[in-house]
Amino acid sequence: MLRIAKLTDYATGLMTQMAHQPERWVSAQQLALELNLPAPTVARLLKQLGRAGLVVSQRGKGGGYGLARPAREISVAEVIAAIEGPVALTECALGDGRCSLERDCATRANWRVISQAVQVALEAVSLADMTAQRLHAIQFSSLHHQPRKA
Amino acid sequence: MLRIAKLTDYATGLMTQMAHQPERWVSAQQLALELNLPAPTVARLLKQLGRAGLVVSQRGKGGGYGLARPAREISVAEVIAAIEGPVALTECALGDGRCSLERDCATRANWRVISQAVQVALEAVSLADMTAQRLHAIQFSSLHHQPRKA
DNA sequence: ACTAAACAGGACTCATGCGATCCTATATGT
DNA sequence: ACATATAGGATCGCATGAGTCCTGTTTAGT
Repeated sequence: MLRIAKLTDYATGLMTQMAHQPERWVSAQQLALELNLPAPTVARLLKQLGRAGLVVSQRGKGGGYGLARPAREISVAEVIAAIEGPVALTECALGDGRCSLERDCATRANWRVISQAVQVALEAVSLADMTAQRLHAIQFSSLHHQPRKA
Repeated sequence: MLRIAKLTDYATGLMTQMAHQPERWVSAQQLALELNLPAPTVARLLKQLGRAGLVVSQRGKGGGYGLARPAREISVAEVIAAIEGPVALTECALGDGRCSLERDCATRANWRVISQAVQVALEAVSLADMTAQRLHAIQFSSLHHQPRKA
């Protein structure tokens, strides 16, 4: 179905929830309660998001997590990348070369272009947009149109 | 990584390969040889593509498969949908209601918008584009801008 | 100083679903 | 009639996603 992993869905939920709350620190347990998600899983996700630099943490009593940047400056694409790695619709779009049909790899190049288009679509949506409740249609006006004239 | 299933990748390979060959009928085994893929898997995929109406088949000696429509009129999105079902980045984007975080489902609505954007990006690429070898950047000029003013 | 709260990191288990195969039935050209 | 194809379904194994747990480390408050 071309779907993101459930954990990634959770992660965007966590990020969106934090974007709602301006309070500096929210504990993992608190977020788990608010979103009705298993606490250990939430903890694990927040650690991953921390390593990716999307959230900052404060240890000890009264500590917790918070967005590392304003919600406006964090895209859905970044959250997905933090949990699942870079967007690459096909395996060989990464360029590992572990592709069984090396034969005609104009196909590979084309997949890379398609992946990038999807990436751009996901970059166009910020956490602030997710909280805004009124996301109509994605504006592609902000596309990084770089039609390299090879 | 937000990737399509390997079988879907195979399927687009098969379709692209058929787009290359103008001959009316190509057997499943022939395609398996050409793309270096396991024959039973290729057979299964072609059956699925047939049920989806993307390829037509001819039984018996000298039979095989062929594109149901000109390559120009078959999009990558259709091939993906034939194998994986409709594009829906998150589970609840389908609207099944089996979503554990029903709470704040402005999020759900937003995911649906994002999914549609991805869908549009995939619809913009045809099999003919895949064979054309020179897919630069995807043009979003053909967007179905329908900002429903709810 | 001591204790409780909270994050950090990793190992481990379990289930889902993808990927691959096989078998039988049906159609068609020689 | 026979060889060559597809049609459809059932089955099987395994990779990976998803969830849990354990052990450390840091910090605030008393």
